Amino acid sequence: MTENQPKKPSKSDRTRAHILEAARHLFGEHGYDGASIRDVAAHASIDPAMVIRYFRSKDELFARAAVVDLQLPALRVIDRNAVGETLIRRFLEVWEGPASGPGMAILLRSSTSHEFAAEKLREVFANQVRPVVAAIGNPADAGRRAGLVSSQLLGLAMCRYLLRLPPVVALSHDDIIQNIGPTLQRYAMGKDGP
Amino acid sequence: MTENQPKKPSKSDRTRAHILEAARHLFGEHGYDGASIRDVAAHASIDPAMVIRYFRSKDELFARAAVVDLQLPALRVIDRNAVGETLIRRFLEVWEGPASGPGMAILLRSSTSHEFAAEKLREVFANQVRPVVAAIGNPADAGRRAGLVSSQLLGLAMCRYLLRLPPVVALSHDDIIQNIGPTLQRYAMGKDGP
DNA sequence: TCCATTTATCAACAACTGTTGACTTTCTAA
DNA sequence: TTAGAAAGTCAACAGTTGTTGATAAATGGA
Repeated sequence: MTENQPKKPSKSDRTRAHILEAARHLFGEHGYDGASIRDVAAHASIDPAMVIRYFRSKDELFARAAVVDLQLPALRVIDRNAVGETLIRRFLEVWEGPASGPGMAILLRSSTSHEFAAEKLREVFANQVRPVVAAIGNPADAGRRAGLVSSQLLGLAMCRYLLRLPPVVALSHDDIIQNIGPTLQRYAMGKDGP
Repeated sequence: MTENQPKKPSKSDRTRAHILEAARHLFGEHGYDGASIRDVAAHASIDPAMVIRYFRSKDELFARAAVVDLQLPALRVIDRNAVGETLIRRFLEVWEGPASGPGMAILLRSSTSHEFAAEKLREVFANQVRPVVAAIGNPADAGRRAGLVSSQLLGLAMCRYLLRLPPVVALSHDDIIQNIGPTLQRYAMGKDGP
């Protein structure tokens, strides 16, 4: 009953979008605690009260801002030898591509001190990463393999985008693909030895 | 002039230690923003004013609490084929052993939203991880190799100890050593192919 | 014992936080 | 044009934060 709105380019929707955009930017840059409602309002050139009026609370605003869709490709159909390369290429698109927003940065940056963000990030793992990895190899192993894959990818994201560790920032895309790719390949396929 | 105090088991030193212990525990569990001075004082069964009296400010308290000494072994002397295993074993000691405190947890948890903690963590990388990796392989490569090693280790720490991703928490020490070890070996030695 | 230094407590400050209600402006439809 | 809803502004609330100064209790050597 609240879902069908075929035509509505209304004025308010634009400011609502402005607020959400400012919130995503600031949450992604400074985390949940570091970005106040007043900061968001200032970035959206609007009164702080409007932020609450459009989104009921800061928690709800964060919940709307912390939406992530990794759009991982189905690994079943591609070459089994290119699993690692496929994953790391998609990773770079998610974090550096123009299409994907700062969703992952929002979650990762806030997850260390905000339990809701941590739970959301665990859900991304369970609903988006795990199934993709489970599609290859034996399903009983899926959690372990997906966990290993995530440990490498989240670590790379931490070092390169949040912590900004100079040597990791300096890595070229090719460097990353050639070094991290084989690791992901081994983790995702579940092989122990070299 | 302020360094030589041969005998001083004074009463105040004990409460100072209590405060620091409480601070390390709470900073490691909730991060810089999530742990207030009043929380620290309550955990140390003392008045909040005492926390400021002993350490001049919250920032200084955090600086005292966020001290990390990884005590990594010199990789030059050990078997070059066991570099990865040596690193991951030391990692497990640092994070789960009884001797090492929550130092790394403090830094990692706060680094996402507290610039000082991020800088401290980068210093740990530059002063403790990088030199150890530089001791093997050619030095020109050291930053890149140490960066790759750190990306895997920090990612594992994130998933297992901060985010507490269930499949990563469930990994046994042997599982971790057998899977992460070879990755670190490859990163640290600077080999591309399998 | 007594006095001086250390150790600890208390109340309060200013700044910031999320959130709210009353009010004013702007837009839209009859 | 005008009534009414929508959109936005303002000031203030209650709570928490780091920090400080005055004051009380405890300690320890003479």
